[in-house]
Amino acid sequence: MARSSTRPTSRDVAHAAGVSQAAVSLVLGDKWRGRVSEATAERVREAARALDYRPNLAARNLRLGRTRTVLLVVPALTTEFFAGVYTGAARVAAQHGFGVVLYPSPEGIGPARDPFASAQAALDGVLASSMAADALTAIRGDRLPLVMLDSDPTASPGAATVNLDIADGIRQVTDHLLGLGHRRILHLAADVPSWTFEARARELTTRLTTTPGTQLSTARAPISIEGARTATEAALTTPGPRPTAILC
DNA sequence: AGCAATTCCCGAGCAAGCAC
DNA sequence: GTGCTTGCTCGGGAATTGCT
Repeated sequence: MARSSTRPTSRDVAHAAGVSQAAVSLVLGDKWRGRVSEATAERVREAARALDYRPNLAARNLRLGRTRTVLLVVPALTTEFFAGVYTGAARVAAQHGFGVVLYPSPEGIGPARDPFASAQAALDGVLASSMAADALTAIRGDRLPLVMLDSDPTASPGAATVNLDIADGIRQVTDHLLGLGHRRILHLAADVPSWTFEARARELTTRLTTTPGTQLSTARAPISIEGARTATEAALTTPGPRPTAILC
């Protein structure tokens, strides 16, 4: 081996197998069929096993100009929702040979700083949950592909968007409540300027104001049990007819 | 001595080309 | 045509060279 003090490289594997470094690259990259014999390929694999060879990712990234890494930007880690987003993203990414780096932006939903010296050099793409597209300018630049989850599709030019079917969800919820006879409904809304929350409130207002005899009130609270309890108590102790249903 | 410019190096992948 | 090698490439930092 050329440098016994460092981990083996593809050249070391090549030397051990009696082939060129290029042959090692072809075999271990599974691109050898038709260019390398089965016997030689097996010799290369055996040498790699014997040396406990693992590719140097830094060198691979340097050569290819790709890192097979995407950044998932979320505004906070305090909500379980984002844990689910990360788990799903990581699972699908792994199926495609990509890794996901989670970045809870210290700025919340505001303009996110680049967590690397140059994210464009370190990443192949950006996923963002519950952020605005223009808050990602510093990270994304004009080059990195961007997929937005839970974000206004009309304000994300050049980005793909994945959103919940909010209108249908609200339709099902309101149909259910109205079907049970409820007419005074309290919307316990998150005090966060998120596209999803705003779309939900808008859709709720639209549906209930077009249903005669209904009354919709809104209480805003931070996303926390304590905050929700305080806001709910305040709403329920307000003079006047109490709501018979709470939607949160 | 101090600075700028140039060369080398790292590891892996790929196109082109060689030997049979 | 098959099986394989050669030579080049990538970005950034270290080392070397050249010049004032």
